[in-house]
Amino acid sequence: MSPSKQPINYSATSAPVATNASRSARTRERILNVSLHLFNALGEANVTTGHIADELNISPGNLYYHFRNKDEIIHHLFADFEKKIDVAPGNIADAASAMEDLWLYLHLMFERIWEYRFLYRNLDDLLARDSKLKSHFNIIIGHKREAVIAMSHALVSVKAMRADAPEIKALAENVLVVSSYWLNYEHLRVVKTPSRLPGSPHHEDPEKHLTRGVYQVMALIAPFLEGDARTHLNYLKANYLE
Amino acid sequence: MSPSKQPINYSATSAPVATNASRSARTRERILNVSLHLFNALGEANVTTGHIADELNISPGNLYYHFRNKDEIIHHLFADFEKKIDVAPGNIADAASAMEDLWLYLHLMFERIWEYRFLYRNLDDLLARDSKLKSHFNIIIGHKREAVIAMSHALVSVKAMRADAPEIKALAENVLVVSSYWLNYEHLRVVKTPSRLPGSPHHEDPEKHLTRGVYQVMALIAPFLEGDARTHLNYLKANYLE
DNA sequence: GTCTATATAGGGATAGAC
DNA sequence: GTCTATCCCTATATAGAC
Repeated sequence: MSPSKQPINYSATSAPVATNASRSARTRERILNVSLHLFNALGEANVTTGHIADELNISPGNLYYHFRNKDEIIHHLFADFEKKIDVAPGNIADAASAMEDLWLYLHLMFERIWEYRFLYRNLDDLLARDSKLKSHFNIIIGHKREAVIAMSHALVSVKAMRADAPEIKALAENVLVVSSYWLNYEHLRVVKTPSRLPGSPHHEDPEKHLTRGVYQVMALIAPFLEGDARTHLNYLKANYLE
Repeated sequence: MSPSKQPINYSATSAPVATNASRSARTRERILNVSLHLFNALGEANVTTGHIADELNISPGNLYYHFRNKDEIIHHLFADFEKKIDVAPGNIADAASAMEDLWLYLHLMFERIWEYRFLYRNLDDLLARDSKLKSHFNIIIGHKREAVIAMSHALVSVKAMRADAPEIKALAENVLVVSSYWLNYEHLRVVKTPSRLPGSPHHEDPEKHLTRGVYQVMALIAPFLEGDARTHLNYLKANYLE
């Protein structure tokens, strides 16, 4: 609640130069960075422009000099997310390396979602408020769906997977649901730490959540696999069982 | 946006009696009913006590005579949900009837979640705001998890399913994720109807969403099934393919 | 670019008359 | 039980000085 006396350095650049122009650019960046942190930590709806300004020790007026309104901040953060999330998994070579690639790809996706997890926490309100965001998000989802379907068919064609088209379609939807909502689901269980020293960082241990998410998605795919792919996947999964 | 001139009759009782006592009880019920409708339609965060009072053509003061605050309304709705959702699936007899039972059980669950879907739309904020709600929700989830695990082991013991303990555990988590978030996920795609006549009911066609949800959950379970159970499940699924 | 001060609006909630 | 009137608080956003 009370603003930290020694705020965390949210600036992305490590060697700031003190010209006015660069200071402006830095403030703009700092607003985006601290907004992302606060949105993720507290939920976008619970973070006011005042909180953001407080955390940066700047005035609300200054914040509104850099951004017309709160939605514009969200828009910029979403655009960053969209750029980072839009990568496709590699093509299938052999079954074993396909599983390794898939594992790494999923981990990369979960890292991005974690980085912008505030978007997923109340997707519904966020997208309802802004139809542009909604259509962009649907495009992202569409790409992911196609990627899963293409990968599955590729695995089928090299006899690493056995599944017909309807099964693959249903699998793809389930992969998207679990990927999109796993972090939310895990968060339901988290009990809030009762007290925290001002200025101390949040201990969230993200890596654990990400790995569990990857594991759950792999568990969706595993039962359709055959031969080497299945063996190799089980090997990968075994390393991550608690 | 503009309040309907001929509001929908949200009262649960069909033959109201005009005594003061029963009128009070009816108003209380009507507040709960209209709150549920508005929360589901617009999202709890977007519905004010003023909206609720408007829709019922009562004063804000009157609303606050019946409920201390908005959270108390939410609490009552949650309690109703908790009562309705807490049923367990039947025991396993033979493989074929087990699939039928499972299908019906899932449909029942999705009906309840649909009825109180506002709870799931921003679960995170709702549970963060109120730790009592959070612990109750975790109890519900825990029961469901146990039910899925018990059912799976029962299916394994009658040779209708092949899966080891870690697979069953992962399956149970995925069943919960997909069940909890399927309606949210589908809603992401819905394009808002541009205009709606005041007072006209929302056309959401719930049945379609529920059936698709059940289908997706069955698709999670299907690859682990064997013999009659698998055959019968495929038969059930085939009837619901679009 | 940044600040202080302030306008504006909306929502939650209460007091007191009827 | 219900209404009207109102208070209070918080959040967004702007104006104008520095």
